[in-house]
Amino acid sequence: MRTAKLTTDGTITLKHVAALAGVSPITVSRALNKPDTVSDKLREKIERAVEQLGYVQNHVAGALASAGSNVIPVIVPSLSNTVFVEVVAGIQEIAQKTGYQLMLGNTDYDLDQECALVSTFLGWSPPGLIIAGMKHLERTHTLLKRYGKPVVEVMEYGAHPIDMNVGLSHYQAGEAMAKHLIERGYKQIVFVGCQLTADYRAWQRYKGMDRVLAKAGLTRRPPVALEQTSHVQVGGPALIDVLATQPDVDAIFFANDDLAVGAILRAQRDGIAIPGRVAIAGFNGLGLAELVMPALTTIVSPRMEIGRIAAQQLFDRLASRSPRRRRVDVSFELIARQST
Amino acid sequence: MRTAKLTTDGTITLKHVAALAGVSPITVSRALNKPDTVSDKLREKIERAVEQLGYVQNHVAGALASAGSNVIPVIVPSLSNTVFVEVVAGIQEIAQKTGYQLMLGNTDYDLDQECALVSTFLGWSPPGLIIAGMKHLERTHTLLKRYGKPVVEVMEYGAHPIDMNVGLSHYQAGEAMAKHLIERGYKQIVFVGCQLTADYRAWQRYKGMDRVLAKAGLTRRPPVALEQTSHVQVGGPALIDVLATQPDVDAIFFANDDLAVGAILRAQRDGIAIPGRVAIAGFNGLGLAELVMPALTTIVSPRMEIGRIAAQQLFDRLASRSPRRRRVDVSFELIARQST
DNA sequence: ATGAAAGCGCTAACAG
DNA sequence: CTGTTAGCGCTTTCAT
Repeated sequence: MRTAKLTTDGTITLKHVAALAGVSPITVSRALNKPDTVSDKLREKIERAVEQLGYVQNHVAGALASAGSNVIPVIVPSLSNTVFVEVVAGIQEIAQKTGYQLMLGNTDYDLDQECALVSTFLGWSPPGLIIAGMKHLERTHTLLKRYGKPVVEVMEYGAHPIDMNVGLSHYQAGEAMAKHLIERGYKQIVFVGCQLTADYRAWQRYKGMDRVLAKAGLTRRPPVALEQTSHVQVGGPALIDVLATQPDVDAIFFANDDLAVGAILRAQRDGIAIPGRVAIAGFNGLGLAELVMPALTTIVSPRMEIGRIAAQQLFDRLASRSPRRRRVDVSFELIARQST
Repeated sequence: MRTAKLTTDGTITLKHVAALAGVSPITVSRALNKPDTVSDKLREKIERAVEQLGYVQNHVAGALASAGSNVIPVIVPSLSNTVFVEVVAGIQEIAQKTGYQLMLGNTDYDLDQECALVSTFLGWSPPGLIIAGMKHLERTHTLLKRYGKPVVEVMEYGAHPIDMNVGLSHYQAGEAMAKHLIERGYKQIVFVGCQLTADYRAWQRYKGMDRVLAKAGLTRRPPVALEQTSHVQVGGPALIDVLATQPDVDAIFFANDDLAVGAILRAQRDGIAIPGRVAIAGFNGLGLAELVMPALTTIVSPRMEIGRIAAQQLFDRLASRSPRRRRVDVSFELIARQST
């Protein structure tokens, strides 16, 4: 009732502003959207009218009439994982500065859900879209291709982006860590991660590691794939479990720093020598990694930077400046500390 | 050029689907939005047409015609702070399940920015809105009131919500921690936080603590307000600094667990006895808090739950079920561990 | 620099 | 259960 009344007669539209200012609606529209195309006198009058009526622009109508909005969908697989949040934060930073809004979608690592989200989001006539990952359903691909506007795939760096791509090679990251561990003399290396089927980037790191192990002629162990969602709490029990079931293991490459930090903290508590009894490595480069004892060897990925670059690429294209490069490998840095 | 072409003639609309299915556009609309109001036969035919043409609903047009969208704006002061992200995740969980989309805004702890965001977001005719905090500009208040649809203010629990409110009293949380510290015999207690002017909830915790200190006749110290953004990295240096400049301090109440964990990790490294030399307490109840040594005394706030409840309240109202309560105090739990 | 007319794609309201 | 008519509030032409 109340809402109905509001939308029926309470709403203040361009017309009302126009009437009060004594101009035509289109002039008000211009004054609001392209201020310099309207004379100072009228603009001031209009601004006063807007203020007086408390007019709020209806972006829905605007988007329909101009067949485009300033809302950028951002699709990520999870919000419980810091990593994606940081990417979103990076995008946000640039987007908000440039006057764009973000619409947030969460796939829960489910490609069908992802496809549904893409479809819904495209219905909002966004000027572009940012999506985590390069592995999508065929249908998602088709939707995005046909859509024909800038799309940035982030997190991974891969060969055949739909449009633009900003990320790093997780496969190479895995290789790098394996090489590092081998250099330090470890021979019985195992990969531990959570939900490895869904989190295929972690899987890629495993594969990278596995390849190096194979080439070096070292024991190739199947990855330890935990069912739970990745949490700092999970690392400790995982460490204990690996040590019990595979006592000959001398190094663990955890899928991420949360797990690795959890393991180190537990080792400390239980008096397990790191790296004496077993070496521990992580991935991400969280701030925490350098604070624990021993400090954690890890691979730093520039998450927020990925977000910033992705957004920048997108906006460059929207401003019809062509982006620097269609594909950006932000790379990574292995930081060797005391835990290995 | 390419995009222009796409939007000019490449776009597939309801009409096209209707034509192909041999029905009127409104029937297609109904088949898509209220499937049970259309006969099975037609619905199937329509679905096939949709599939065949790869039709994507235009939500902008839908929202304009029906004067309402299913996009819920969520406004938070920061994305770098886990706490808000968890609330957003909670909201997301419920929203996505219910078929709503989130539009994310970040105020950077700036009330003017907040007002601008509210104004923009209202232009998208959202059915409701969720915003962190209860401290807004007068103008923001007016906008939200006049808007007349469900609004949920989250994080704090306060006396005069615009509409609905889900959160906890940070003042009481501060009191609780002060009482705990006093009970354990600490007498020289100081509060340490980052950006205390912007993060007024942390300030409220300080005030709560200060009040209890005053009542107990203990030394009241000004809070240590650090300039940097709150990070686990900041905790260590802060600890060292406090110990150097206020050597008589015997307990530190950090504004959050990140800082407190950073301090504990540093203490461990430097051989500072916790709680022997100084006791340390935090706020939030991060998973990490129980893993460090000594385990951290902290106050657990149900962040994700706040998000879930807020979303639930909102959707209850949208379904014209009136929400259970207009104001929900989710409360908090003090967990005393070894660090105090 | 300003205005008039037309329509974006969809759905509310009513009719059948 | 299905269709017709009208219009959401704005912006895009195209004039002036």
